[in-house]
Amino acid sequence: MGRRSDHSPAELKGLLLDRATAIIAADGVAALTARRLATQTGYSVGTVYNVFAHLDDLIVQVNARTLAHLHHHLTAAQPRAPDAPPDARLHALAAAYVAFTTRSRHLWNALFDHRPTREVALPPGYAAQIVALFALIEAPLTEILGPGHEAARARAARALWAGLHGLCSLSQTDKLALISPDSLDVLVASFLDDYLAGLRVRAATAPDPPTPAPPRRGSKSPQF
Amino acid sequence: MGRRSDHSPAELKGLLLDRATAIIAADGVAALTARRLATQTGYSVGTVYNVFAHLDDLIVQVNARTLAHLHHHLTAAQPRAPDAPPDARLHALAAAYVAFTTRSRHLWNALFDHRPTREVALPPGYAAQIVALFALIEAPLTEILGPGHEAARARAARALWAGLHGLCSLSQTDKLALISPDSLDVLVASFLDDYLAGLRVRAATAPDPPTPAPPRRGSKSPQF
DNA sequence: ACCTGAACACCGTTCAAGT
DNA sequence: ACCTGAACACCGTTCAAGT
Repeated sequence: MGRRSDHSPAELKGLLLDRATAIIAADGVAALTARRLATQTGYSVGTVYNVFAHLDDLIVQVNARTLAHLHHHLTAAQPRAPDAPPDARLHALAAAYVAFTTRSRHLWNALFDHRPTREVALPPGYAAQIVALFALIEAPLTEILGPGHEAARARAARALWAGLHGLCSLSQTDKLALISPDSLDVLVASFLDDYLAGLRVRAATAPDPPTPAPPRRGSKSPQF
Repeated sequence: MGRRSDHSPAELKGLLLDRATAIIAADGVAALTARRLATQTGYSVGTVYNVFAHLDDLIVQVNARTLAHLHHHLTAAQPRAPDAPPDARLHALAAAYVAFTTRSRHLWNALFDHRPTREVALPPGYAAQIVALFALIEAPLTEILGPGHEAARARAARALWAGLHGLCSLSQTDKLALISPDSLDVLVASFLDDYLAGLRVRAATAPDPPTPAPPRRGSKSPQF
């Protein structure tokens, strides 16, 4: 029956993304169906495919939003004192991450459940959002390891990220044989303490080249 | 047309499990379909449901086999010298685990992809198999931490397991932004070294009750 | 230009009917 | 006793047809 309502293209896309997010948050990514989404938004199946190439495309865009929420959540949980010790900041980040995985369980799972079968074009900024999450961890790590040590810092950030992910993900499906459910926080905190202690020992005993040769050409930061 | 072939019930179940394993190994768990499995085994859809309650039941039983294979693979990779240092044994375990996740990628993913929606009865021994995998990690940890320290050892085993899982799982979907694909081994080895160094430091500085009071009643081991 | 909904090729699961 | 396959209620995706 032609134009069903007065949604602009941008509004329609936002409406569909909002509704899709709500469905995933409520019932998990498996419950997100083109027909269900259409019904709940008052449009038809075809319209979903006018806006998104396929369901994977839709899910990836929901995930991009989730990453933004996660980043915001983690940033907000940082200690307000800018000179808080790095260990405290990392503990705050880890605790906030654990809280996010339990509070937004299904949305968080959607980030990792979906294996890219066909080539799903990641929305612009998706990779940058992941880098931004790593940056939250790397800042305190720089204080712990000192300047330089790029390689060690990069490895540590990945190990911490992966350890957190593994602990949260395995505990969700009881694969850690945890005694009490709330001991996840304890486990995460202890993992963090143990790992950081090891980092300090290893940084002291096997130092990387502490300050690499200063960049020769140009004066711009080579970060990007 | 009645009995289609001369398979005993046990043979039929084995045949279906073998075929299902092959399908998952080749194309991932999403490719495992009741109709496809029926076609490839020469039976009808209904027969699949005579043997398994539902697809989740089938998948869980494939997973139980995968756990057994994983355990065998890890055991075989242990250094032959029984007095090999614990760090070397843990490194061998970790390297074997990484190799398993890449060589049996799809089967390994099936272990974690499936969230238990309804209550899927785990096959007998499933939990025991997970405990057996933990035991492989805990033995060397006991040497590192010394006797006692049950709580610390349990936490360390879970942290190591989760860290390994997280590193392998995130690297599969490029979520670690790894530079070169084979640097996963390097990352895992360095994670292990850092974490173990921290464990030693923390065990020395904040000792648990080193030897808990010996069990009072009975003489049986209280392990189970 | 935008939206619809029938159509196609699939699913998981059930169960009356066959041998 | 074992096996079949039609049937039901769903899927993702496409696209001619409508307004």
